[in-house]
Amino acid sequence: MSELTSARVSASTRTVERALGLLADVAEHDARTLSACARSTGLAPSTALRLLRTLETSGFVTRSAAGTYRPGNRLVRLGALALGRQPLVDRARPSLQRIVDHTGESAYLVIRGGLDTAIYLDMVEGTHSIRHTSWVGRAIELEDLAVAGALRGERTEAGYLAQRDRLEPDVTAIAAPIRWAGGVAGALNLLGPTYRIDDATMHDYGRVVAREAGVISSHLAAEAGAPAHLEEVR
Amino acid sequence: MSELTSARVSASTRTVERALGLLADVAEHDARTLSACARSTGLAPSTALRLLRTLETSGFVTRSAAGTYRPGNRLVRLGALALGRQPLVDRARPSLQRIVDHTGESAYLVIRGGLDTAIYLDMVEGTHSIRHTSWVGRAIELEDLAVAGALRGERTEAGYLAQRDRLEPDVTAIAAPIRWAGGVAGALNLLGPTYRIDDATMHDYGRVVAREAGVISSHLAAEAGAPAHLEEVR
DNA sequence: AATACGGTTCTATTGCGTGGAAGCTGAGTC
DNA sequence: GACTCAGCTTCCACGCAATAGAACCGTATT
Repeated sequence: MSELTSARVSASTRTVERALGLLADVAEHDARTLSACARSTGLAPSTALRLLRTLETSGFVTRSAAGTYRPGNRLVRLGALALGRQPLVDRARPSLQRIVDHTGESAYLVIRGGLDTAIYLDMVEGTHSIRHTSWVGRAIELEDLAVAGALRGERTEAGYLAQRDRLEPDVTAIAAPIRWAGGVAGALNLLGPTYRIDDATMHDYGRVVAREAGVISSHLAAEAGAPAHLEEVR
Repeated sequence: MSELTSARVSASTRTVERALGLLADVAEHDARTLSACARSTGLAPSTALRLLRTLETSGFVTRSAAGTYRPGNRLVRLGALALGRQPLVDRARPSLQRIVDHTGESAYLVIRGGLDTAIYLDMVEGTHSIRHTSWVGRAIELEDLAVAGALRGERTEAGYLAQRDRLEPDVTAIAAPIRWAGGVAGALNLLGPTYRIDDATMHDYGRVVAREAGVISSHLAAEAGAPAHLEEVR
């Protein structure tokens, strides 16, 4: 029965899955070449070409004169639409900005992705010349990162979670959960070079991050309706 | 032979096109129901269901407990990625903010979409209680709108284009082109209710919009590299 | 010149996408 | 409760169209 179900479970069209895989591949690696797409998705070049052409005529990818593929206007548009439907982005922007104003480090808005992933949804870039570069759109495995704890709603009594050199060496992360109706809507996450953040400043920054996460939380609480991406909870 | 060529011309997989159509449909109308998707895309319900399931297992759409479809995490993620690759978004944000600070009206960043469409990429929302509501992600036909002229690089000697009650009644639009290397990278667009914008304020706002477009233009000129979505021009 | 590699076109094969039919559920109506 | 209707779902036989390999071309690389 196991194989029967596993065969049955598919309920999914191979062609479309492959095309979506290609779309993701192009979106993740800018200026991708056909053969690179074919290799990384495990498709025959001719198949990849045909599917990419389909994506191209549909406007989801563009092909430059050099022959490389990049995200197309249609994807950008749908992305803007989907992001516009994420109410957290608007709510969090001022807080991200205030964190940057206070700390000079890059500040991110993070939400849950699948089961064990987090998505970096938005950022305000830090002002130091050495700073964390953009991770917007990146998805990471949660594992036991600071931001993972925050997304699970954990907090120290200080209101934030911090971790040094965990995800990447020399990067210190400070995270705090954005709460909503008993659940967690997302998290704020500050990322900066470890050498610039000693224990005292870490605590200082942590309090700022925690405070801003609290600000957003109370905004959410004051509003009717649920953040779209939490709807399924009800 | 006519049917032979028309069959040949496709060079495009029907299945994928249909799936992408469904994806766009879901992204455009939030909380879409299966039958609505099937109807608006002209698919048999069973076909639409199977394709939507594929999109669902791939994470491009989510299905709520109520059975309605909405943009999934994967789409949000790819959207954030694609938008992050649009250098204009970062560059334009401060200008949009300054326009809103000065005018109180909603300000948009617009880029060319396909041949005759424009995409509302980003916005900063106005502060008046009656204001233009979000169009982020929306695509419009260019026709002879103010923003269309701006995207073609047209300018009056005052540096901006304005139009009353054209796209929608009671909406006044003020637009100015963001120039780059002899081409047009995009446009800034202010939208507000006509009753609040008489000729004098229109001119005042127009100067602000034109100035900010100029600021972005000179930033672009000062940088190496091209905005990604203009690459094909070279 | 020789080689290798990426891109493209073409085509026979058959895998699989398709849509109609038929159950199923739940909501609305009398 | 009985009836109806609409939306959702499953199933399946049919036949279209997606597939991958072979062959060809243009372009770097040595």
